[in-house]
Amino acid sequence: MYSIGIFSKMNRITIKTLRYYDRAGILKPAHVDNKTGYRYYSSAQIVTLHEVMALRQMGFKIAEIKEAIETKTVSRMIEKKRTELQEQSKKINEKIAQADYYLEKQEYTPQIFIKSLPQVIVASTRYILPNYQALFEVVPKMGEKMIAVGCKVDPIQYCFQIIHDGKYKEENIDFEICEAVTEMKKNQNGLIFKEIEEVPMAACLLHRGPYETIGETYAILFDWLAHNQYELADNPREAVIDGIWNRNDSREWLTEVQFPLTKGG
Amino acid sequence: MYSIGIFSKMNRITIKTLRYYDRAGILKPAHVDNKTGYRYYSSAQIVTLHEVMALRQMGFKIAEIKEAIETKTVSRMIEKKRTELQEQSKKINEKIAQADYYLEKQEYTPQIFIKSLPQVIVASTRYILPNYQALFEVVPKMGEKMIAVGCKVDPIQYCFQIIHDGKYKEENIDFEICEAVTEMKKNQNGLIFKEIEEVPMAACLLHRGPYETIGETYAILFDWLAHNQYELADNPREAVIDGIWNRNDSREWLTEVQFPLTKGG
DNA sequence: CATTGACTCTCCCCTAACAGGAGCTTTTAC
DNA sequence: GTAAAAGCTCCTGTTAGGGGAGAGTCAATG
Repeated sequence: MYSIGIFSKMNRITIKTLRYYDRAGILKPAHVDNKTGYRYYSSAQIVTLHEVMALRQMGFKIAEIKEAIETKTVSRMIEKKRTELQEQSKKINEKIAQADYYLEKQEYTPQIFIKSLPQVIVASTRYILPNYQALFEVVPKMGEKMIAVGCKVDPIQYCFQIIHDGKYKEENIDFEICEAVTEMKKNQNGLIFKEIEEVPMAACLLHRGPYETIGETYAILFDWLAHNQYELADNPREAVIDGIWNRNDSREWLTEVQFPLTKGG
Repeated sequence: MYSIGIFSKMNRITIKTLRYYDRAGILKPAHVDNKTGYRYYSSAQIVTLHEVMALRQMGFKIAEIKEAIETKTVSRMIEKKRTELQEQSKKINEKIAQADYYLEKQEYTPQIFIKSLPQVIVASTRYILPNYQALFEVVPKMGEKMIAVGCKVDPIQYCFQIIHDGKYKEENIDFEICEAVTEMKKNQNGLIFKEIEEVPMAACLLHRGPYETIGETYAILFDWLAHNQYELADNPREAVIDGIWNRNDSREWLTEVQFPLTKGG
């Protein structure tokens, strides 16, 4: 029998850990003095400890070790753990790719982030417009139509254009203007109502300033795409945040460019 | 200005997280009503949030983000984070290698684990012995000599043989018998005192039973070595735990075979 | 104007796997 | 016999929030 201190030194594990494993039920001492509470370990505990530590070093959680030992499904759980580890490995590699990207482009601070886009019901219209400027005529008209048919704008305030060309263009742009609303209606008055599905991943980058310079933001996102294993899953969107209606100075306008993604090879 | 609920939906982040970032000081709302405590966010906060989330998705901790932003050393911190991430990646790959190893060898439950071996002062003797059996003569004699010179055995109870052949042999084995003691003494009476350095990593596997079958344990460890990127850094040790002096039944003897390691290519 | 339902607030407890430390008891060594 | 060393339990802290209670606030409706 070994006292906890000797046992901890023999196995190069802390006393705290041994007590924790006792409480957790994965390594009970062979004997506990029921007057003093002192723990005493036998050689048999060394064997158990080896098993526990071997699993720990494969990345098993304490609860998983307990389950593996109690249900005797060690190898099945190792398979499961292997899958988990591979996912973790992938995620870390993605992070490294991000870091590499920003290290290469020293000029800008990291601002691209991946988020999901909500499922929404929208009122929409679609036009091929000569340029971005033309939006300032079309969008207010669409607003009037929406009022006319009694639409209620969703408080989420998600108003965006889908760029059906799939890339940045300066002329003859195929815009679908969408505005999140609270409920579906019949198509009328030129408005088309539809449900837009959730996008699980989209790379998002804010564009500050007028539309004239939005091409730069697209360029950054396409460049970013080329440096990652993501691929464009759908047409880009431009989510409108601040614009002419609430900011006089066009340098304060704010648009979020959103690239729906899938994981590529 | 956006209420916390709208802001959270716009950015697809939970209210809890926003409140946490407020407390953590990395994303303060533009305005807090000092009567009701309600948080209100402006468009400028969206920009900050993008920066925060971009760093978060690279694996930055909240405190690191705070530091990066406050000290304006973002790119230096990305470099540091990249190094960290690569270490994490290595560790995960090692775990995957372990899992693969055990999945291939379905017959035994995981029991090999890597630990450090302590720095110790030992009394030692070295002999080329005809076989393992001969240890049972030599070791007790060494014990007598130690008593004769007034050695105190270290309570850590680390008594082991170094196998200077570097591999398992059945005959003419080059043993160095070491016993941890509390203090250095002059070499005398055939005993050599030395300080043995700490070994940062050693693969350890318990051998149960008499020495006749210890070759199997060596075989497992060498096989394990071949499946990993570790390399043998020094001669193997056999740490004696239970033996003839406290167990009559040789099937209950317990020896830990320890392979000092370095990380190979 | 009152009500109702949605929204928001703070506060408290929970996570995993221990580490650090306080305050107390027990063992061990001289 | 005494003192040091070792052991015990209990409490707190770690990360990045999640879940929920109980209370206050806001906006729309009747």
